[in-house]
Amino acid sequence: MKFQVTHTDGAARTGRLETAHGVVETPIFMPVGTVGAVKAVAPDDLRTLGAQIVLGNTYHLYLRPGAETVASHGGLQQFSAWRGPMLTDSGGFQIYSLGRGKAEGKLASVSDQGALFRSHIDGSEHLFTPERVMRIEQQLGADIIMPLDDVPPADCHHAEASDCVARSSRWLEQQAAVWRARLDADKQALFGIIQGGSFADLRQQSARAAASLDLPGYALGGLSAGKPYSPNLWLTVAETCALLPTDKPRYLMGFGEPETILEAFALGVDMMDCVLPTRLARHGAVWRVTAPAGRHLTPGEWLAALMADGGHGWQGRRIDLGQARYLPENGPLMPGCDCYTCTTFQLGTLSHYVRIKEPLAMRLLSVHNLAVLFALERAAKQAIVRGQFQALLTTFRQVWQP
RNA sequence: GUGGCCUUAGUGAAGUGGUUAUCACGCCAGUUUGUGGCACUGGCAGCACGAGUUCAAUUCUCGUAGGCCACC
Repeated sequence: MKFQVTHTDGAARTGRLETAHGVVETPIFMPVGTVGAVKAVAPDDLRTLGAQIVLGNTYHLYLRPGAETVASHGGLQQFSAWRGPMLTDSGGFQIYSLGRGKAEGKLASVSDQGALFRSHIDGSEHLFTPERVMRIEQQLGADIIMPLDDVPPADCHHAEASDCVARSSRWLEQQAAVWRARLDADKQALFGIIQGGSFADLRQQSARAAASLDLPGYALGGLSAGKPYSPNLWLTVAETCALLPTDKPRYLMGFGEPETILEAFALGVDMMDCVLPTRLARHGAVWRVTAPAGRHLTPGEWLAALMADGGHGWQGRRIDLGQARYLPENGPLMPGCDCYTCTTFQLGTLSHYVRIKEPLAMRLLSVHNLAVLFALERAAKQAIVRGQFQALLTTFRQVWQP
């Protein structure tokens, strides 16, 4: 894998990431396809939307259908029919989501040896050691692989965060050694993950240890687990980015709301992922940015128009399409959006689909939410190239209601 | 016309002589962030009407209205 920064604008930057399955123009948002499919969204939809790279999850794919099965289908890219660049998460997040983050019914526990999972499918036990995770991810065949790390809740205390840093660093060293010993290491880029919660000293310690391994890329982990929006989240992100090499891609794990991708890009983050656009969509919620009444927009024009207006009279927020109030609406969900959903269906129809739990609603709303993020992503790239990123960020902050 | 059964939230149901009448859908508000596959948490809203028995009736009795079934 190769990466080079192509333009910078303040801390924000554009870049070019060459993987075994294609080129990725950063900064990017990556849709999450945990089990080998972005839930409710077909690969054709993703291509039409302009997605560049898709995530998969080692833990889930290992349990079903099994890494060997995926390998026998020609790897995750072929298996999922996406065929473009892919990244697999390691299962480290599941130490949090199935274990640490739960008060009862824990399905994961951690020791220095690795993570012990109890399958949520049949209750069987599975030990994920650093070495084993590397082998599974090799079989899955993604272009970028994440190491097993120990993820604490974002609001954990210093002592717990410190333990997680120590363990994650040790595991990362072991995994880097396994990865480096491979003949095909250049086909799968191993990223290092920085832990440390919101503690500057721990983040620094974690970043130093990871950077010393000279890996192809680095990720900021543990910031989306549990209570994500601490007041100094962006300070933590900025400080951590500053600790990382400038010539390697930076991946902020687990964030992806419209305003958060711009905030992160502004600080020098190159890659992000999040389940929210697709999860919210499956539950009937969409992101929508709307012009003042009477402002006519053609499909694909909304961001240009927003900037031209300086944001005056515009408004952006999340809405719940299941509400009865949307049934009479006969215009598009979001005027100015060029996604399939907005150019094809009336808002009232979409509301009806959500209300009757028509499966099609999951696809249509997922497509729209992803379209909003990708529109912002493209606008960000363009603004960075032109040296106008700050204006984009400032304007969007004005109109977006978190 | 006669007999039987029924009427509880907007809808469909459960239940009880005694604090705050249960459930589902509905409506409203919220949560979700490296996905435990279509979720979760709150709030709103009700005993058909009238009379009687009783310390106390949504619950028991009678009547009225409406509904369902059977028979003539």
